[in-house]
Amino acid sequence: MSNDPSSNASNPLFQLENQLCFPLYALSRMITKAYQPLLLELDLTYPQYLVFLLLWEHQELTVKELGEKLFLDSGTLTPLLKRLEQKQWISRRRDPRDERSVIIGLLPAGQQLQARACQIPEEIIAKLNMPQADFEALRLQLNALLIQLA
Amino acid sequence: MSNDPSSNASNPLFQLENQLCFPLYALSRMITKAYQPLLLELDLTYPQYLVFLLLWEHQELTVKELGEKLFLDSGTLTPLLKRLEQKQWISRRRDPRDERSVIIGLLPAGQQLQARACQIPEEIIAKLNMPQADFEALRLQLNALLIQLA
DNA sequence: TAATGTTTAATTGTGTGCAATCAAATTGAC
DNA sequence: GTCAATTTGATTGCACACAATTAAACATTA
Repeated sequence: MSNDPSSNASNPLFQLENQLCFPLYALSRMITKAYQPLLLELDLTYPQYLVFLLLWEHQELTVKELGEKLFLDSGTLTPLLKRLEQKQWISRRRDPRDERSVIIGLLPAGQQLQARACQIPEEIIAKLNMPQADFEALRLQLNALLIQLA
Repeated sequence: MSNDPSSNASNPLFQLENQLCFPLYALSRMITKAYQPLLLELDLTYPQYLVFLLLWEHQELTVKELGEKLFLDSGTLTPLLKRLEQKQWISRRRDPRDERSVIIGLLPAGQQLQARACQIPEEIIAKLNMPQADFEALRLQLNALLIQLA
């Protein structure tokens, strides 16, 4: 009854499994959820964790640089960074050489978070339980696509 | 100066490019953004579009079934579905045989949306500009991982 | 049938994402 | 130097996501 031949319901391109976007969307949320219990111990959300990965590596970055690396704009980053500033984990100050820029720096408490976070990557890999080769192959493909589309 | 040997900043597992989660997270948002201008013409968001993909195929689904297929809970779906109901695109009614369930059905305007949406899959593939073989390979890998983790 | 437990949506609260707009600072052409 | 254009963050408003709680309906079992 529901198979009206004039409808595109049976168009295979319309089925979730045949799209690239849906598994990407669903997997992204599932993996973020896999991080959640580990990050809860650090009182961090997943996007906040990404900001710290960058700050632990670079010590200081402007909002613009964070946005470029994470593909996020200031409408997302500003409130997120203000929450981290309130916890005294990061500092926010204008660049004296260009007052339009805001430099984000690590405060001691934020620096110390790293010690507690350092096991997370291994724990996630263990949790996902993927063969190392599959993990690597997928990672390379996704990174290549990311760079191509960026 | 920033290379304190006691820090894990140089731990390669801590770098964005070496993680699986980050490209997944960034790609998911980038591809959703690629849909946005196409969906704007239909006055749909990306998650709303996913709901319609399922409804066009199945005509009727409960909130629970939608949630299982999309990996979303009622806290996300209920307000989304109420917005679609307000536009008279879908109907929401209790299942008389089990009053706990809410059945989501297509209204005529929602059914007709499909005609305008049917070119979207092809347009997205064209927009992403990926070789068909790469697209297929990645799709299969992501779906396999999704099923494994679900 | 009465008590208990389970299933299902809805609600509430917090935190992203992102488009659109605004405002301040800087840069460039003249 | 001055005006216009550009850069950069901040703000606002809307729509997810999701944890946690609540409430109603159903199922089970004594």
